[in-house]
Amino acid sequence: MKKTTINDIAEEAGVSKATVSRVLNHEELVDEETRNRVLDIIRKRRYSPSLVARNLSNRASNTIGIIIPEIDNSFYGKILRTIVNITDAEGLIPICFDTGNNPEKDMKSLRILRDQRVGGLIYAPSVEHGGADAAERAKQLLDDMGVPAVLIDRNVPDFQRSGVFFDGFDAGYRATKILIAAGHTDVGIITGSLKLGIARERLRGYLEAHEACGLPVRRTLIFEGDFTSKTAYLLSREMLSLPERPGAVLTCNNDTGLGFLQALAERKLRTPRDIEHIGIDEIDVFDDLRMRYNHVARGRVEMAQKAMKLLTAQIRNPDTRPESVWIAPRFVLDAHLERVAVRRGIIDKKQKGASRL
Amino acid sequence: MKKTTINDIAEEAGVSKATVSRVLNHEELVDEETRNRVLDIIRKRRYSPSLVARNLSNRASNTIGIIIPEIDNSFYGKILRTIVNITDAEGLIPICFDTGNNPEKDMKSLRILRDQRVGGLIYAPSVEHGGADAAERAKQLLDDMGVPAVLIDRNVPDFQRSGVFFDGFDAGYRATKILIAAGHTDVGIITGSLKLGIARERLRGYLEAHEACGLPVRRTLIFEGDFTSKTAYLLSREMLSLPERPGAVLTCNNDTGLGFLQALAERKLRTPRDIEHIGIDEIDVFDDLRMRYNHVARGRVEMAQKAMKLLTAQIRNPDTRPESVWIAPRFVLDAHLERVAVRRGIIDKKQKGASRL
DNA sequence: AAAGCCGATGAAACCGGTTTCTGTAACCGG
DNA sequence: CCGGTTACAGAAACCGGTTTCATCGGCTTT
Repeated sequence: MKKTTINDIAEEAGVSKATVSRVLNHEELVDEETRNRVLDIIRKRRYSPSLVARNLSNRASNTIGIIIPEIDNSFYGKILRTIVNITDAEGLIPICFDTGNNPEKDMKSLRILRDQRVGGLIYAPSVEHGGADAAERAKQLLDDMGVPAVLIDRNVPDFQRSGVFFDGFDAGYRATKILIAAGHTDVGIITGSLKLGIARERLRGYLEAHEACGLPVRRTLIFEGDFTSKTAYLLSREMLSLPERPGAVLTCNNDTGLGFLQALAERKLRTPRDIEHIGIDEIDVFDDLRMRYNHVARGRVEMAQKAMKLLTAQIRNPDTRPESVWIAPRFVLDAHLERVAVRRGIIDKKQKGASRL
Repeated sequence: MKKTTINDIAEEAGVSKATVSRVLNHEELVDEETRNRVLDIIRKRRYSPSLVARNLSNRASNTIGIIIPEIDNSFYGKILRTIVNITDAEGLIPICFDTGNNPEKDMKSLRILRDQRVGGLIYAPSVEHGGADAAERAKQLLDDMGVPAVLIDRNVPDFQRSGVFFDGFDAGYRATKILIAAGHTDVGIITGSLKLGIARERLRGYLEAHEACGLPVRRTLIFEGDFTSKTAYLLSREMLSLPERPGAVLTCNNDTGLGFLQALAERKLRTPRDIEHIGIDEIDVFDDLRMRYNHVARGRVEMAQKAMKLLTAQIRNPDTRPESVWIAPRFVLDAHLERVAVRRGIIDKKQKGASRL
């Protein structure tokens, strides 16, 4: 059961394959009668040309690669879905990989995409985990590929590539300021692994907010986690059983927030009654459940759209200069915190709002 | 900045491209000295052959297509991630599409995968929505492709393809029986769109459980939704304000469960105190939060693994006969319901257990 | 009527690989 | 010294397309 090829069509129509090709690509160049004869046969045989052969011949590529750490994390899931929908509309074909935050899989995925000769790449690197060496190898591969690439969510400064990032510093800074403005002098934080730039940024925001408010930082309230709910849960337990437990807590991503909430429930504590809390990242279920969840939305859809915009621009014009974009945090807060934040000028009305992105 | 090709290597090494190809694929056929010379140049130039050209030449395909309805739904997200990880290990390259439950996108995706000449396909059809006509066109395309395809999660009987499905009838049947066994004569149900086979199956289980228990079905307690949380929420509100509201409710997928819980919270009702509830599908956050959620797990990872197993078997041996597999429901219940269910022999110890799949 | 042009088509080269077929030189046994 | 292997490598065909270039018949143009 071999696939029909352009030769089969040409033969049956009694023309050369050049003519069939022309019917397919430049129909105006072929006589109407011939064209119809060929088209009839194409329809009859249900012929459809191979994109693989076509791409080879055109030295073009209609595929793009997507490398993300965890497809089933709602943050990346949303990003992936958005990207896939856009590629579709752009006539691009998405090939996607999941690294599980393992830098070796970064390499492996990049190699495959290089061999597959994708025309572009959207990439949320986990190579930072592996240290400078892994990052260097990834950069090397990226350069070898010689195709446009747009980083998303996670920055690797040396890469000198376009990127779309969340402004984690600003998020950490203002979230902390809001908590302080709400009267807390003891704000705890559960971060991700500080090997990751995005985790460091958010922590830096937290630290500088203290400084800006003239408040000393309490080192004992800083817990370095790894962005998983399990670790966050364990750290939160620890934090909540401190002799002087914090009056407010900032968690630095969705899973960390969940771990914290679990520890809270275990201790039969409630927020905001017993402890104030702001999380970074939206958590979709809470939305579905219409549950209040003070958080900083990261604009996932916006990030994905912007990334694709940068990528397609670079694909169309390879000379486009790399450009980095930072997506501003959007604060989704309960009435009390929102009032405080707006009054103190930490956020203005535009930046709040729960519209789900 | 053109990519290095096999010709460049051949030229620089002073050999023919046939020799370079042999170095790459059958190194034993080329003299050690020549081989090393070629290999050195390959390394120096960082050459890596084009899989596209290679596939064309071998009339092979190293890609597989994946079509699912909603990447960012945790059910499909998990499935996709599992599949992507397996393809990776198998040396296959995954191309994935999101249909958003729109049959037109089913068609579009299938056409692209056909043109891309994928070597296989994992497919969760949304064409049932579009009626027999859409299903017929999809089947046609699938046949045209002439490659192995494995349906997942959603069955379209006419397709005569391999498939891995959840035993929704059994889930509905036993879940309902458990609720009845717990003493409820008034079990409500919120289904998905009954245009979908999987929704009908689950409802059928509900109905037959009543019959098996000699209990009349109360038509007013059957609410046809569409598997979205929004609709489920609205229906649940309606259900909860019935003069004689049900003592127990079965919801038929994850989002439906969420919608129900939202309505419950709005009415300040709690489960199981005020109303008993079993949902079909796991909801990951509840797991993260260590929150009790009586549900029927669908074994997402198991489904994906099995699907890939069937697919790779068919790819390796195209004569493999289509085979359909039904994954058994796994009940994750609170102590009370579990005791009831086990005592009545509705589930046995093996089928319970909260191990997260 | 010769020159020039145009529209329609086929032949052939090409994309970047793999593989078959062929040729050559070295090696073997008799 | 000869016929037969064998090891190695190049030429050429092929995969399924696109595109350049050449050909040819018919139609203007002068």
